[in-house]
Amino acid sequence: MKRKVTLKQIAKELDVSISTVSKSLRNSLEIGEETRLKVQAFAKFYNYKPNNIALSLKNKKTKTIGIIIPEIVHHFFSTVINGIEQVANEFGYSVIICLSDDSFEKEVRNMEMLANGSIDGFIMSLSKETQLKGDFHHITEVINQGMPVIMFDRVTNEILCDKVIIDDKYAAYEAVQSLIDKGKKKIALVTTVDYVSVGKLRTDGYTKALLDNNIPFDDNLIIKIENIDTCEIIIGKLLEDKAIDAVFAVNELFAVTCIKTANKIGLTVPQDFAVIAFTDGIISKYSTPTITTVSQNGLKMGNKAAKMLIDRLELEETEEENYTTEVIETYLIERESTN
Amino acid sequence: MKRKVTLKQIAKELDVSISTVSKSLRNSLEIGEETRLKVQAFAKFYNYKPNNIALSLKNKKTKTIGIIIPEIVHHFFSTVINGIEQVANEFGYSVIICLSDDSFEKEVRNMEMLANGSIDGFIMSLSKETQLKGDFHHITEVINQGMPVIMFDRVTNEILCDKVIIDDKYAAYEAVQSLIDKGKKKIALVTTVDYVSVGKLRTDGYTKALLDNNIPFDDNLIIKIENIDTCEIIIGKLLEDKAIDAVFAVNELFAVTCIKTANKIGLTVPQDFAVIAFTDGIISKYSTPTITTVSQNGLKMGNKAAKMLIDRLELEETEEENYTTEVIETYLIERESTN
DNA sequence: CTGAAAGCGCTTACAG
DNA sequence: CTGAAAGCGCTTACAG
Repeated sequence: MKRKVTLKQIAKELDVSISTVSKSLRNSLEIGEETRLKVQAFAKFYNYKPNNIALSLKNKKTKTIGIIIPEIVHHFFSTVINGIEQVANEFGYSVIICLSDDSFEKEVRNMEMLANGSIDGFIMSLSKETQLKGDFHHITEVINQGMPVIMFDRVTNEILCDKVIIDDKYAAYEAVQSLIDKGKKKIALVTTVDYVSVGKLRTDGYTKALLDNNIPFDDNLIIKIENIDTCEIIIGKLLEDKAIDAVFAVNELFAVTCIKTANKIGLTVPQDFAVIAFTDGIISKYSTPTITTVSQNGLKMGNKAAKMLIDRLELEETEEENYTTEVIETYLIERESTN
Repeated sequence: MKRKVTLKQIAKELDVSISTVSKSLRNSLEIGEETRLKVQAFAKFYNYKPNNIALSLKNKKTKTIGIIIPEIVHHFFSTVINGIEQVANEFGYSVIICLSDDSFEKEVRNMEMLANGSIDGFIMSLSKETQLKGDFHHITEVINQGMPVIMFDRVTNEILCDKVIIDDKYAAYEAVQSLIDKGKKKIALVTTVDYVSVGKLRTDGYTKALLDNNIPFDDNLIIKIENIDTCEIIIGKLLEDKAIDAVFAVNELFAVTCIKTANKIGLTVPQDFAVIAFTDGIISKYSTPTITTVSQNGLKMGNKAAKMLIDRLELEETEEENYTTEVIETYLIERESTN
């Protein structure tokens, strides 16, 4: 077992000073060619690699990005991570990931842990509980310490920072409009509870589309799912009683549950009613029928968020406070469920 | 913007030495109560938190686990990460994740990057390319430097280290046996190319099950998919020509593709043939019909891998070289596709 | 051309 | 009871 070699050991071995070794390896012209080459050869032989931790301490930057998301077993979030990792990798950054499990306390704890020098900046999406409580002190604190934070998807207006989002309201509007264009009038909405920011916005888009088309708004056609495991009954009731034309679901899990519940009570999609969903994930592509969705380009969101963070990190942190919100475009992916 | 406060600043502010501050905050009895309390109050007020990087350098451990996996947008791998994160979190460790994108070169680069002091140990699953090349020098090197490595799922016999796997061969055997028990005789196998270790093992299990039941082995019933995007044609041909009783697929993507291809040519699952798959992911649960799968308990694998690593890290690294391979049990989850 | 010194933020054995 | 010193592994301004 040959442990990692340090500058000190090389210096001792070669009987020169640590400074000389360090400079030689950084190819400083300060050092005479002979010494330089000798040191380099030796270092190469022993596979010397500078210690990241020492460099971080010295340079006061870690070249590491901290990511805090609600969950990772989730197509959208893992896609975003993939996007972040791509550009992080390109710029020589690592990513360190913490999960909040949609818990406020875990989100706070993880942020504090990472904020103590482990990373240079955050990319995060709020936990449900944080959105419910509306308590963002942990984020403010980190920002006040001079650490940049980029928020994506589940963001809040109460924090001033860079953000990457889609236009949830507009995308929902367009999705519902596309249903109306196909002649659907009795359109149900299957959404989350209101405190989830994106759920709320998508609901707003739905409402506005109905309004603009003079379709009466009917509260009975809206169901707000708190818990995915128990939603089948509520959805079943909706489908049975209301003789609807279409369902607009704010995520693909709700959508596929609608389709499966429909099948159980003898209804077929798209013959009996159409389904359209948010979040173009793996389920939409492989369910039967395949589901028409609003693309929510997670890869691009991740790319963009990482780019924004690295820019802020490397651009001499000049332009403080001039935060931007990047809106990633969305589009409708038409599949079988709206044919 | 109040930057993070350091021991030095507190010491200066309170006009005591850095040592005194450090000791006070660690509640050392060496320091007089008055001073101790004063320092603690001050530190609390300024929200002092020790710098992780400095601690890492000093302690020569980072309390960080490095994870290297082929991809993250993949239900199984993200589940494993979730499992790792759970126990990491419990023991105060962070996880830093690098993706190899199934590329040997990226795997090597990422390992080298993390091995330079950033982490205390690795948990990894091999990239396809690494398995194809059979080049594991980067892993040997890391282990030789005294850094523990835990491999999971896609492992190799050529490296001696702790491993967490399932019994791929046996699980495949059982799955195929269950088909045979249902009277199926003409069972097709949809698998990966051979160099993917788990694909190979599952193929072996399939072969053995046939053999043990005196079912003639027919090479024409086996297709090895190289590329998921172009597999539909090959699968279509298999289904059309061979009049098979059942398909055993080594992952759920292959399984769902079989089902969808079957539908296109007028066949129905499970009426015309049964389908059983490896990897109990999200697709199996939501496809129509739902798919019978071999559970591959990613969460448990992640938990176990993290536990093994942390044990090795914290147990004074006594028992060198005495590596274990943990086999996580699997079971069949019966769903509609084999009814 | 080479090296001693200071410093990044911390801990701890040792002096006083 | 308190503090100066050494050290983790590195870099760099400064002396010689």
